[in-house]
Amino acid sequence: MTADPSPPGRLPEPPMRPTLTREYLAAAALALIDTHGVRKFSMRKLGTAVGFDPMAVYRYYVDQEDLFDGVADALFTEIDVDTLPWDGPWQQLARDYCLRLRDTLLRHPHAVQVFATRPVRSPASIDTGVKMLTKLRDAGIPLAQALRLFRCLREFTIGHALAIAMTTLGADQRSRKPEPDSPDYNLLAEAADATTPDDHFEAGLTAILHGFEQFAP
Amino acid sequence: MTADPSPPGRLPEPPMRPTLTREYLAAAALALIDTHGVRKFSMRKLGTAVGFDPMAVYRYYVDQEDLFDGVADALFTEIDVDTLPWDGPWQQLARDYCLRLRDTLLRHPHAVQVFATRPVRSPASIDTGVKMLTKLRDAGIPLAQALRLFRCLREFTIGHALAIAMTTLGADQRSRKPEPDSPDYNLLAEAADATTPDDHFEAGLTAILHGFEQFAP
DNA sequence: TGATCTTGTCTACGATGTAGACAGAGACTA
DNA sequence: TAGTCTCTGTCTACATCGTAGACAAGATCA
Repeated sequence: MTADPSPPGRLPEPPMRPTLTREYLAAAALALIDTHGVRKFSMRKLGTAVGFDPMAVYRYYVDQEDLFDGVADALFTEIDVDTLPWDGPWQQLARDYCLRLRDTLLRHPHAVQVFATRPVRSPASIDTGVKMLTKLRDAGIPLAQALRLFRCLREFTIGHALAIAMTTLGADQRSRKPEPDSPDYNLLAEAADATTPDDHFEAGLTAILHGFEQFAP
Repeated sequence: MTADPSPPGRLPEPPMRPTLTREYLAAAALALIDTHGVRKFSMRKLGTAVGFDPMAVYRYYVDQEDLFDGVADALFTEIDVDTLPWDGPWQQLARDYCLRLRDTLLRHPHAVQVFATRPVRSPASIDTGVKMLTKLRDAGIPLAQALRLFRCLREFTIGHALAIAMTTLGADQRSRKPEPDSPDYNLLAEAADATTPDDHFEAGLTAILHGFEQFAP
């Protein structure tokens, strides 16, 4: 095996490597977190994973905190809020928003906590908030109530996604659900057998939406 | 300044130092997290903070993960579920449980994420779950619906506490709310002025409880 | 008494977050 | 065109971290 031959006078295809950008790094960080978990993630591994110097990341993010903000942004972008049914009834819009948010987060169980543990501050998510509030206000809901509804939905959805993600990730680790004939079989286990881990989400959503319907005559 | 003199024949009061226990270490860890944040916490600092060898903690907890489970347990204990109104109507019980949980978590803003990012597995919290389900079932709610309600409430409450904690902690850092006469003053800011950061919690709770009332005839 | 267990100490290793100096390439300016 | 500046990636360095493992002194038990 000799060095790969190339026509004389023409340089061989240089190995393509992407220019680093904040977005690319955030996406790569998300991928890394997806496969190995946040706990195993490190700034150096990210730099190495994208084929650069371990320290290269610091040219684009001042901090790990800063980078994680970027990861949260990437997750928010993945929700693709633009394709939500903005022209339909507000109930449908709000419900779909929550379902999308949940599905997106659950596609990245290891990253849910990164998203959940920082305040909303990206322009994209603020824009979405404004759009949603506008929609709700135009439907006749007083502005203050609209914000309350929005907050309830977001907190419930994120809390739900976090709980599901943590449960599925920690499942193989410790405590197993007791079998029906075991002495430890309690009400909780019995109830768990009569539900799925997430079929309460729809019920909760409906309840919250219904609770605020009194404000939209 | 000479060595401290003490009556001959009697040993000087030895500096009292507590025997280490899992509970004591968990409480100390919680205190450290409260004052400096999870990010700054370390196993070694905990050992040092309680006046022992930096490595001493590993005699009681195999892992940082394990220790954080302990911290979550300590938080759950602080809820003091035994003094909840177990004999009153289920709505009152469920509501009070959520309020207690929220208040407890918000007393430890830095630790909320430790609690929120692990599945429920402590015997104490399972017992509480069983007690709560029993209560709901005895009130006539079908078991499966009772579990759904319980999950909705827990996820909403934890999601809420997490959101509030993250917002108050990140508040002084970056983005400030735009002033009413600034060009950036948008619907969101206007709505935020008409609410408090947490007055939607009661509304959400009520909505969820009301949504499940159909099952308790 | 001697053996074993418990509990705290100490050392050691590889990894981590981050600061700061450095270097090459391209863009801009005189 | 020569010189300078800026942008981006590289490299070294440092304090700290999580954790493994050997060790030792006291408590417990035979």
